[in-house]
Amino acid sequence: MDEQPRLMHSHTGVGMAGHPGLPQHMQEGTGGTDGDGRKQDIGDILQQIMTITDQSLDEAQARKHALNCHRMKPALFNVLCEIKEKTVLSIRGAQEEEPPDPQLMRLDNMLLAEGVSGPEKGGGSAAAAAAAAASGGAGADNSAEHSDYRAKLSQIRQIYHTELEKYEQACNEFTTHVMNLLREQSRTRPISPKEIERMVSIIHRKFSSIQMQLKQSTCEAVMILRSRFLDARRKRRNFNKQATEILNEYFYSHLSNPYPSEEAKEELAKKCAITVAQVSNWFGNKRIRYKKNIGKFQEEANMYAARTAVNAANASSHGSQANSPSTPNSAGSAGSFNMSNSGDLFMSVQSLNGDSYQGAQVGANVQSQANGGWQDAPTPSSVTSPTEGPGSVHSDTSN
DNA sequence: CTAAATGATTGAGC
DNA sequence: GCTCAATCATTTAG
Repeated sequence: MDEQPRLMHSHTGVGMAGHPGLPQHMQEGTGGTDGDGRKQDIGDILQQIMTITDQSLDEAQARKHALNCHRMKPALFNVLCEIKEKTVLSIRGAQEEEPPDPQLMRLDNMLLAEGVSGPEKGGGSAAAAAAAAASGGAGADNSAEHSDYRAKLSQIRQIYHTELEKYEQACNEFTTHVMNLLREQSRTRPISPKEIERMVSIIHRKFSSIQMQLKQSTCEAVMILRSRFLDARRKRRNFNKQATEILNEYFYSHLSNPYPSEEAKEELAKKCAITVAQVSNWFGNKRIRYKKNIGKFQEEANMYAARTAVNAANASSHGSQANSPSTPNSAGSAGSFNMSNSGDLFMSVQSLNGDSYQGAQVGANVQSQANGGWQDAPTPSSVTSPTEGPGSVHSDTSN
């Protein structure tokens, strides 16, 4: 009995001498009746433990309780813990501390950069701005697209956070559950805190791999959204009416030389809330399409010419020399261009008055009198036969 | 749904 | 680097 306190307390002392992992009294083979009794006792206990699984639940429960209360239990338990710890440690040595997964880091970085995992608002708009910058857009015109993009992004973001929260909650729940289970079991089987810790880390690893999948699919969704957003921008979206009017006004009031200077392009771009490149595209398309089928555009030309004429008339009648915003050159110094501009106007207004003209004919008039050839080299015959140029030219609408 | 309209892209010429 | 010409891809009108 006098040994009992020593055994119960000295966890470290147990098994230090002689055979490791076995309490001293189990190694004292020389003991007398007392030693034999203890051996028998231990054998008995082990026997009970070994057979506990064969018993009914109630029986086992009772047995468990009895064993728990047994005086030898703490000592045995310590021994088992010690053995267990060694094996656990060896297991643990096998699995090294994993470094932070580079792929996970990449995903995290991307989610942060896209504003999905970052702070609430700033990230999203930053990403949108980045997307806008990447696409080289003017930013002002595609606010609708931006809001669309942002809405979708925040949708993704919301799903991501909901899922993440769910996973975290599930992880915590599961961890707590397992820990409780292990703690509960640690009363009957040797489970060291380290082992619990290890189990927790295993659970966390499992859940973080699930999280990684979530992050990955979120990243994919963002990529798809982004590419679609950028694609949509790159593809096409009709300019609004106002922008088209501004461009048309400039075009038809400069019919003789519809080549806006860089500054003019910039101004038009600003007015239409589009990019300079888009202005260039528009003029490129317009010139070519106008030239290909002047007749078709005649009505439009007359309309804009009339409008510009009215504007000019109003401006002059008011005495104020307010130049029409769409015709910055009209009051300028380039004499010849001014002359030709007036020619455009004059002819167009004329054709407007004589509305019974066939469009093509009027077009021919405008074209021929207003130097519609534009750039000298190409399309030499288009001036004289405005309906369809030389016979070789195929249909203008490429569908 | 189809055809026309239209913005963007591409390649050649200068 | 700009423009033209052809073409693509999408939107819009009927």
